[in-house]
Amino acid sequence: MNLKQLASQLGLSPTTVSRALNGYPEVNEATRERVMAAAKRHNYRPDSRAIRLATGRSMAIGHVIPVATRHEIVNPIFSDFIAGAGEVYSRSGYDMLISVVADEDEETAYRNLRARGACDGVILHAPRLDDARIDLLTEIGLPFVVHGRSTGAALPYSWVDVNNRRAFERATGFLLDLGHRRIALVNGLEFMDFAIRRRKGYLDALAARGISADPALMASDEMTEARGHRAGRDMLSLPDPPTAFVISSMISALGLRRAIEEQGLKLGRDVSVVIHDDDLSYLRNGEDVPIFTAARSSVREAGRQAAAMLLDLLGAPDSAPREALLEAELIIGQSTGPAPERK
Amino acid sequence: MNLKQLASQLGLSPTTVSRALNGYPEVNEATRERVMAAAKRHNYRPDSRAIRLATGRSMAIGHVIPVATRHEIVNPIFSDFIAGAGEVYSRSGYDMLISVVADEDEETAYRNLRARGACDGVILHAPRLDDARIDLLTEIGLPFVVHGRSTGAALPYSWVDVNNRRAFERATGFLLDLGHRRIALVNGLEFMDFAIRRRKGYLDALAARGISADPALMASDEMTEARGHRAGRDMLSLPDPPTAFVISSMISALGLRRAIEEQGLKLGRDVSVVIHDDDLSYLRNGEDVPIFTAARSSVREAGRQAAAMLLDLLGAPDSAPREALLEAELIIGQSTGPAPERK
DNA sequence: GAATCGATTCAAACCGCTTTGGATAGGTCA
DNA sequence: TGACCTATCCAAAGCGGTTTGAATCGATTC
Repeated sequence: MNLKQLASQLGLSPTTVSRALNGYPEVNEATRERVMAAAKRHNYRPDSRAIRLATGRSMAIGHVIPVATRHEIVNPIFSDFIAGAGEVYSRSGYDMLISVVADEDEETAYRNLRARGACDGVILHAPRLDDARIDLLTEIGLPFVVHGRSTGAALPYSWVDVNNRRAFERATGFLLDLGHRRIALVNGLEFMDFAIRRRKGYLDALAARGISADPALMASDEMTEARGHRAGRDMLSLPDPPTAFVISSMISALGLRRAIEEQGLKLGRDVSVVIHDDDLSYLRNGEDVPIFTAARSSVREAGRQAAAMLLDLLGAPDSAPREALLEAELIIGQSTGPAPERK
Repeated sequence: MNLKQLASQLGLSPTTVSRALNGYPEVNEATRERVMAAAKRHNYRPDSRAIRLATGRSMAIGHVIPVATRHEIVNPIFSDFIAGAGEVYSRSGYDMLISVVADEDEETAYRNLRARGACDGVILHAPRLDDARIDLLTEIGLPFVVHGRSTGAALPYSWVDVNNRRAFERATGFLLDLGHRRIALVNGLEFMDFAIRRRKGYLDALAARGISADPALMASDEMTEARGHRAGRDMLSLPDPPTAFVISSMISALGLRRAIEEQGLKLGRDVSVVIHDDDLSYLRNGEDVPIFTAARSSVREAGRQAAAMLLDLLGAPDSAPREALLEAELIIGQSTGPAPERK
């Protein structure tokens, strides 16, 4: 059932039916109701291909997911972010387009999306220091919102980000308050912008107490269970091991916990751990009582906000870039306690 | 730059240019090369909206992701499956469309995709016992491939699945060979088809040795860290606790490990654990040596195969349903060992 | 009673591509 | 030489909507 058929059924022109369905004012209320009823009866849904061509809009938002050709890792926060953003798109009649590409093809992917008119805008994921994609998207004129920020970017852009610096400053400060002095940082890869900010927060907190950072207590790696385990094992076997850790993800913290227990130490008593908790739906930090003390900020909510911001932006083409800074909350769990007595 | 402009630049008709670019035979080779060169020079990409309308195909595959309104959980295997399927789509010029909907709206979502002509086919995720979506998709004539199977489905359909029954039969058999007799099953929700099959494999293995299953050793729940922990804690505090576990996911196994260690027991010595390992990229089961002994089968590979199968099907409309059964391999890790001496 | 107006409705153009059904020209065959 | 191919190219008709510009008509105004 298409528009023409529906119109002739009703004895109306396609024009009028189209207008009735799209809420234009110049159509008689009685007619509109008749049209609406008929559309519902026949379960009519306008062909999105036709709408897209006619309006020149795609009613779709793109997400380019680069897959590193070497280690083939998919960002674990991806599914929750998508879930949040997807909710918003569905409500607004937008489709979500995912483009999985080898990471060296990312630029081409954006250019293609633009040239093909496949989507009206994109969300930029996992920004790095001085991220070249921001310039690219600006240049080709594809509207976008960044999930995160890019330190050093010359051009203004819209973003939604967690206050990573503050979160790690508070986490570190909390451990300092508990009397810890040997505090380790197990960070993500430090060409990622979020990791840079987290490191800064950690260093700021130490500096505020006049404690100098020990490079041996700072690791930067992929946030996997195995790498968390390795970092924990290595640091705990130092001559002067840390009594506390600040660690960038729930997943690597599971590895860290494994390392702690392998050493015969007890989490929360011998060694304290504060994690950054993205509140992933499939990896909750405990049910009622949190397992780990954490700086928590929902990735799904970030997805919602980024999506909503982008749709807003599309509605107001040449408005100024928008920004949203989310604060993480520090929640106390069972993985932290006062610093053990010095031996 | 659109087709008409490109054509007039070249002094050709849009017809010829279109045919040249799409590899039709009735165009002079010299002309074709001239067209190709010009297209490349101007970085011409045909507007996908126009192609879709003109051909009646969407060149897109849909994935409907239901989000349970209550617990808001996203399937953790989702991102890896998507990554695998997405690779295949990209290579074949297809787009991937993700539709995030409240689970009670799933049926409507499929009907909409069909009516709007938004995609040419869909992948059906997380099938259940006698899944109604199979009938729906068949009825509305939207081509699909199921990731998994649906016990009890009346109609034939195409699917890609892991041999879950066999995997769990082997896992259980392996533990029996090690002398374990009190073997627990920590399963996923048993209205999910995969969980039904895993349970059957577990029971088959026990039955083959004349061991009767103990209901107290069989749990069925969501596959989260917390639930894995709870199941482990409960069972280990039974008067006659299990000496081994077969458990449905890496994530819940992390919770189980936590429960084991809380009891002062050692994984692989006091308690053996075999997991089902979906080989998720962000949650690898160790690096070189597996942490857990596991039945491993890559979800990403399943994604690739399901996507390829669907594209095949679209190319051969009324062919018979296709099926692909993947075998999991049993890999030996550090979480299993001979049954401890009976006290 | 003619001109004007607001409320409705419609015919036709258009979005950018594909595809059908010729048209043209040069070569081949009897 | 005339009929018949073959190779190559093109005009025009869709695809299914939206949108522009105009038509219709009863009511209102002067």
